[in-house]
Amino acid sequence: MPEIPEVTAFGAYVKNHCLKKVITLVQSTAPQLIKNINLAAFKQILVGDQFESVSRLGKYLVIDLKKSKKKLVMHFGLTGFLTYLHNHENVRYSCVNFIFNDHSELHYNSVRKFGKLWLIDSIDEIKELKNLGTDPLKFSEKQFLALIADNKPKNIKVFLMDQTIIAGIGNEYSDEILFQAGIDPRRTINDLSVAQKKRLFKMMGSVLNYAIKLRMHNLDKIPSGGFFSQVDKDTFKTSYLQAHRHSDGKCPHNKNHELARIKINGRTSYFCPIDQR
DNA sequence: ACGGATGTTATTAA
DNA sequence: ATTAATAACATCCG
Repeated sequence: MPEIPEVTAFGAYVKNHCLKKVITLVQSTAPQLIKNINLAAFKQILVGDQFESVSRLGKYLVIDLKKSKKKLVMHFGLTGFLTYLHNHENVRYSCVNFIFNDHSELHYNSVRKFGKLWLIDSIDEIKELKNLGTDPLKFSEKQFLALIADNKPKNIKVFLMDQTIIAGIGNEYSDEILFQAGIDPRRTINDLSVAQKKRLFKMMGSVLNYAIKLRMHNLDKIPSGGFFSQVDKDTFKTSYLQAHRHSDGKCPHNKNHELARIKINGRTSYFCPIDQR
């Protein structure tokens, strides 16, 4: 699920714990996740180097390295997350482990191993990064309306999740944004009124900012066996769809409204057929 | 036991 | 030219 709020939190987590420490060892039990370089070269560049700064591009985390001036890029796929430890322990689902000179460690973990890592000189080396759309938190309403003004029958949920248009929104947050905006996920962009588009823009910002606040507040509660979803029930307001995205889920606005579950673009989508039109 | 799962891409179809 | 549908990637969970 790592979308903008989660990747933002992962970035802050790395910043809090890992900057300026010298990497002494890199281990990997799943080197196939490292995409543009072999494991030996990956290790050779990283060992002796330091994480200098951290930023986020869409769902990608970018870590600038001090000595080599290269960038360590991480994408978390479906199930990726990070764990920082002060001493060595076995970490379930660990794929790549960065060990620092104070014996602390940063693990990149993934259950289903759909994530990717790169070590590059420039983001232009990764096609998906180069083609990334605008960050939804940096949009002005005017820019958003211009993008969505397109007179195409493109599905609205597919639009929100299209990384080349808007960078960083995935299945869960697109459902949440559409729910908060009261828009049926089966609608197409040419079919929405200007008022609906404006509401969508507003909710996109407020949903993401609210989720970022929650994630940042729970940085060190990243569960060792999974990731954020395990704490979602307790952290998200019940007026959010997030806590109700399961079979038998009820609309947070009205318990008599059963949530519908359909596939859009191959992805499971939950919505309230009564409140979302 | 088998279907489904939070992401992305390539391929094929419409 | 565009959009939609499907499979593939690897693995765990209910």
